[in-house]
Amino acid sequence: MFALVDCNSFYASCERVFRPDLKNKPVVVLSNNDGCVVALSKEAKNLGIKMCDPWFKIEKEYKQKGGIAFSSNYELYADISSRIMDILEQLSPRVEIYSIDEAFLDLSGVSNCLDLDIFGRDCLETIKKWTGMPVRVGIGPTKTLAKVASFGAKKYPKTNGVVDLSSKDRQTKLMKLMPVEEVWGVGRKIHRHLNGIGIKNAYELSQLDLNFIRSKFNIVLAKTVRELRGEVCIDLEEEAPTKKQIVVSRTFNSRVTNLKMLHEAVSDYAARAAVKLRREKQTCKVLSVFIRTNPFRKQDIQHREIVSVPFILPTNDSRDLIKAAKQGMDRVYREDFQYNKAGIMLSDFYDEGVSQLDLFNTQERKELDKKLMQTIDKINRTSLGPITFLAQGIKKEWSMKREMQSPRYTTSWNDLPKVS
DNA sequence: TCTGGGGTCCTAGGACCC
DNA sequence: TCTGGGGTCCTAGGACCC
Repeated sequence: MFALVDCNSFYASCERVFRPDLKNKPVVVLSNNDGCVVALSKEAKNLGIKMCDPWFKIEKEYKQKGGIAFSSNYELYADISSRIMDILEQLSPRVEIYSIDEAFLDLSGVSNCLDLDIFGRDCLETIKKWTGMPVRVGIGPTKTLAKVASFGAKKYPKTNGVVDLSSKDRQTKLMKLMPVEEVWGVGRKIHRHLNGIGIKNAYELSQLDLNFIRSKFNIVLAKTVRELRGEVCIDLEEEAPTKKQIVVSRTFNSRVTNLKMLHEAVSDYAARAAVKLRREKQTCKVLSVFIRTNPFRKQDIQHREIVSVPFILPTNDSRDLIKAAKQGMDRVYREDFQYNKAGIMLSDFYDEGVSQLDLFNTQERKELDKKLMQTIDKINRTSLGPITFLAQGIKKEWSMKREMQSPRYTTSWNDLPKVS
C-alpha cells in the first residue's frame, strides 16, 4: 500500500502561513520574472484564474476583484517543504520525496496495525498543527492509484482530504468519475489520442487491452494501465538517484543584445550549477550553453543555438565551469539579435572520488582547489556569504524581475516575523 | 512592454563495426 | 562490378512530470 501526501496549492499556501489575513482571499504565485501564474488558491481559481495564465493579461482585473499576488520565494517554499518531509519521515519508515510538495509513503508496515484512513487523518492533522500547511492524503495499492485517491480527496470536500482506495469497488467508482487526462502519465498528446478512440475516464483506460496499448501508444502508458488495475509497476524510490544533468537557465527581465551581459549571465548560471554539482558530489565532463530569442515575438528574427564545451578531465570547480560557459557563449552569440533567455547545462557526470591525475596538475594542487570550493560553499551556507565570482556581475541588469516577493520568514534573521 | 524552470524516460535514426 | 544484415552506441526530439 502506498500513500501520497500532497500539499494543497503549495506555494499559495506557503504565502498564507505567515499572513493569516490572507485566509479565504484569492492568492496567486507567479513564476520567475513575474511571468505567469504557477500556483493559485481555491478562491483565485473561482475568479477564473488558471495555471499558466500570463500575469500581464490578468493583472488588472484580478487586482480589481481583490486578488493578491506574490513573486515566487523559493527559499521560503523549500524550507517549509523540508519541515513537512521531516514530519513524514517520523510517521512512516519509508518515504520518497517526489517533488517539493509531494511525497509517497510505503504503508505496508502500517496497514497491519492501523486503519489506513485513521493513519491518513493523523498525517493531515499533524502537518496542519506543526506547520500550518493544508495537505491531502490519497491511499492505494499502487502509486498511480494513490494519485487517483489524491484526486478524489481534492475534488470532493466531503472526504475531508483523505481517501483510502484499498477496496476494489471504491477504485472502480472513483476511476469512473475521473477524467482520463487527470491520470498520472497522461499528458496533452495522449489525452487527445485517447479521446479520439472514445476513452473518457480513468476506468475506461484501465480496461483497455495491453497489447493494443503497446502497439498504438507505448510501454509507458501500458505501465500506467497495469498500475490502475492494481499491479505494482512503479516502486518507491527512497534514495534520490544521482542526477544525470543539471540545468540553470533564466529568462531575462528585458531583451539583451550585449555580449558582456550575456557573459555575466551564463557565468552566474555556471556558478549556481557548480554549487548544485558539488552538493551531488559529482563532477562533469561537458557543459552546454544555449541562447534564445523570444519565440512569442513573431515580428523579430529568431535565433536559437546550443553548443557543448567538453572538459579534458571531469570537474566541479566553479572557475572551470565559468570559463567554459563564457567560451560557449562566444560561440552561440550573434550580433543583432534580441535575446530573452540563456542557460547552461551540465552533463556526463562522474563520482567526485574517482579522480584522474593529469600531466599539468599535481595532487596537492587539486586538493587545494577542492578545499577552496568547499570553503566557499561553507561560507555561503552562513550569513557571512555570499561569496561570488566577479564574472557573475555586480548589478546583474539582466537578472529577473521579482517585484512582489514576500519576506524570507524562516531562513533570514532580518525577515523574522515580528509579534507586537 | 509583459508568456517559468528543472528534470526523466523513451524512441527513431544515423554512425560505425563486423 | 556486385553492397546484406545485425548489433551497439550516441544524439536529438518528443512526451511527460511537478
